[in-house]
Amino acid sequence: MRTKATLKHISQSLNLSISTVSRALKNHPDISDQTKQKVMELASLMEYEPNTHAINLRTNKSKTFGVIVPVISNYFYHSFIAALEEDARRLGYALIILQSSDDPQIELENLRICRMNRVAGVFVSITANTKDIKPFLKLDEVDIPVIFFDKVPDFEACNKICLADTEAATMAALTIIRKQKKKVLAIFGNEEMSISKKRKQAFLSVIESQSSSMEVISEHADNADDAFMLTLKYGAKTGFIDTIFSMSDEILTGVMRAIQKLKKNVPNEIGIISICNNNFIPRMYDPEISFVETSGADLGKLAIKRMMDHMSGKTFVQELTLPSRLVEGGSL
Amino acid sequence: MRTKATLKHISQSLNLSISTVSRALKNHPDISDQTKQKVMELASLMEYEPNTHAINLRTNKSKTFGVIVPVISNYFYHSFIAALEEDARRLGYALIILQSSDDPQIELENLRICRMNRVAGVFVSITANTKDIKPFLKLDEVDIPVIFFDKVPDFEACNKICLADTEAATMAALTIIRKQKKKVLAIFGNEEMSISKKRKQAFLSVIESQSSSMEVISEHADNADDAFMLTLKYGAKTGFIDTIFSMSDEILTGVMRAIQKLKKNVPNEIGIISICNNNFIPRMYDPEISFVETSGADLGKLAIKRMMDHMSGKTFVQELTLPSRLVEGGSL
DNA sequence: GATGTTTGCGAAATTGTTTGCAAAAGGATA
DNA sequence: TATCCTTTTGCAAACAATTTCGCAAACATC
Repeated sequence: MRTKATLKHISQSLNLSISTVSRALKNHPDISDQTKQKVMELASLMEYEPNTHAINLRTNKSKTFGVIVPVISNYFYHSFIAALEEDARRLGYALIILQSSDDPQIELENLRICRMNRVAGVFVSITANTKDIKPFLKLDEVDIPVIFFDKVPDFEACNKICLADTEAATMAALTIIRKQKKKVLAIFGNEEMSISKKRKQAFLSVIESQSSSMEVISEHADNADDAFMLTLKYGAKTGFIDTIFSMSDEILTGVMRAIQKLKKNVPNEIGIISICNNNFIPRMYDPEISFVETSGADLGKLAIKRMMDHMSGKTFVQELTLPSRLVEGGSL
Repeated sequence: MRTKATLKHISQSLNLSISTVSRALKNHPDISDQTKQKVMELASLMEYEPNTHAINLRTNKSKTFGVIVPVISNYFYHSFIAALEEDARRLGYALIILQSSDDPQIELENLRICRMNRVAGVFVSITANTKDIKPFLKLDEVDIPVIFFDKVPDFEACNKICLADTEAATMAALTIIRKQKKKVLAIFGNEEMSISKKRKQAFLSVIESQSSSMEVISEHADNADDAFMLTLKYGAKTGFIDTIFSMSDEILTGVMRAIQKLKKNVPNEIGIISICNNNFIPRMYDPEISFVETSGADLGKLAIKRMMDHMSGKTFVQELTLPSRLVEGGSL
């Protein structure tokens, strides 16, 4: 194994001091042009590359962001991560990805990894069971900004980037009202999750206040299979429901499998509308599913923008919300 | 901002030398039990955490793997990454994720990031246009092992972890023959990609050698929309084809959208079989789609195992192949 | 000729951890 | 008391890059 070139090697070869070489490579005005040229030539010949570890040690910072998510394999998070990575690389940062597997213990361990690596900042979507957010706030104390996204803590004063849960559910409800539907099956996610609560609350209150004639059956599904069963149960009787609202991509997949099993015609026999991360799942069916978009990719871009703002001194805490938009597909 | 505790701080507080503190924390036999206890107590009190950058500089290694993929947002890669992350964390390694966006230039830049970070190893799936793999081999020279996975270079002597492309396509073909189908539309991916070539070659040669009565229409689709159009084209005429074979998840989504549009009954009017990454997409339809599994998650586990073997001295180069298996879903 | 300014560069400190070697301290034995 | 261990600890170098301080010498100004 050939060892990598260092400033020292270059300086010895040229009979210069290390500092001179360093400055020459940075085009520092202190150094004469001839010296600069000599140094640069030799550096590229020796394939010199600065040692990140040495720089990190010296500056006590690294050009790296930590990203902690419950799971990577989820259409929302991976599009978030992909968008984040693109912008981060453009800005000269790399991403360390850590999964908590929805386990607060592992989450804590991941925070430790971020601290030890002195990352420049952390993006985190907390687990469903994270109670104590003090460990997160502690990072701020050692000058590592923390941006919460998607699943954010309830009360504390911290930086949050959220989807417009209320707005998205409201949009979906209004669309259903506009289409003059009368009997809706609304399927929400796990009853404990705050995102389910928010969306349910918004959805139902819109229906209640804006439409007197509509009936809503509201149910919860923990996964696609639950949604499949619920759809079968209510959809089996002809004409019992005329619309299904799904709160997420995952629920939508269960609903649509049941719709196919029941051989229901969409949108004539039954209308479908969902809240989705992007057009990936909605475009897998015919007709394409109408949905309210809450984009993971857009959230990623918003998150890194907030991070850069924060690092450049705009340190005030705030909660940002990503607007959503309706994409009509023909299923309602 | 409170500064983080260092060995120096601890040593000064206790009137010991830095080296004594260092060794005490590592439970080195040289240090007396009382000293060890004193040190450990203070260390935990001061919330001491070793500085990764200093360790990295000292050892010229980091407990980090680099992962370079064309895109993250892809059902194959993100399940690969998720599996890799789980095992890596268990072994004390973090993951730096880099997307090449299928651009060889960015890929090169990402390699540079890996070198500069002196990662412990690199997992890479090359872009469709990567011609020159010398830069990858160069990493090996500076003692950074490189494991190619999924999209691997053709010829060179390097570590490769591949899906069993030939086997998977063969399995699918044999299944179709077993079901005594007569007229098959086979849709493969982009014509230039080696994975398409391999699967096509295997599929066709099995059909040719094992079945005299079967007719195959072979087509290429660059994306889901292409597959949608092809399926519409050939599926419109009743009874013209009795089976569709899809080479990938993405193609399958296009095929199924068309099937729904044509209101074809699966499997009675038309049979479907696909090669898929996991059961995610196949389970979105009813009946569930029969598929040959080429699991990204399993490939991730295999890749990290190979990496660890390589790092512990089993340095011989080899090509490993992940076996595939048939999952019957009811669509054929 | 004295003083100030600029140019070009080097020495040394800094960052936190590890480690080989030296050495001190203490006890036991001759 | 001298010698020899053993146990325990400290010194100093090494890792690579950056940065501060400041030295000289050249040059300009009065």
